[in-house]
Amino acid sequence: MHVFQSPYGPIGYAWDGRRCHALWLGNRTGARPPCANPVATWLEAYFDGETLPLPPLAPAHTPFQMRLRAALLAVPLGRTATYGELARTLGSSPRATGQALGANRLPILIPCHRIVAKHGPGGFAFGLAWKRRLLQHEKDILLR
DNA sequence: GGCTTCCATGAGT
DNA sequence: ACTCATGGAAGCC
Repeated sequence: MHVFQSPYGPIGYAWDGRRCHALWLGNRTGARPPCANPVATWLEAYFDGETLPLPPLAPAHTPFQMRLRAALLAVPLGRTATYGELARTLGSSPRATGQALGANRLPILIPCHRIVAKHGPGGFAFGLAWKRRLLQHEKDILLR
């Protein structure tokens, strides 16, 4: 487990030397100091407003999660989609999609924060404050 | 228009 | 069986 100090607070992640298995927002015990690895490199670029190819990630657990990942990665930086839209492209239902998003172990890397409810912000596993900051950050990037 | 209910829905546990 | 990070319709003011 490692920690990356983002402008919005610490971000922890599990990097085993080959792949990233999980990433979480906020503090968590047992984390080691930062070290150089593809995840840290990617995060640093992201918060600088740059986009790099994704680091190697642990595979999704279910076929649906794999399709969900692909659909999420198709949403461009700074843009949002609704649960309903995403559900339609997946042939699923909005509610099931929301639950699957909450099970995403790799937030930011897999941009689940770009999915919002039709009339509101929707939810976010690590708190809406993070979601708002991430979306604002991406909006700022587009303006530069 | 802005509420408030109700319920179909599908993935995960 | 039960839980949802929803959406939509229907009813009401």
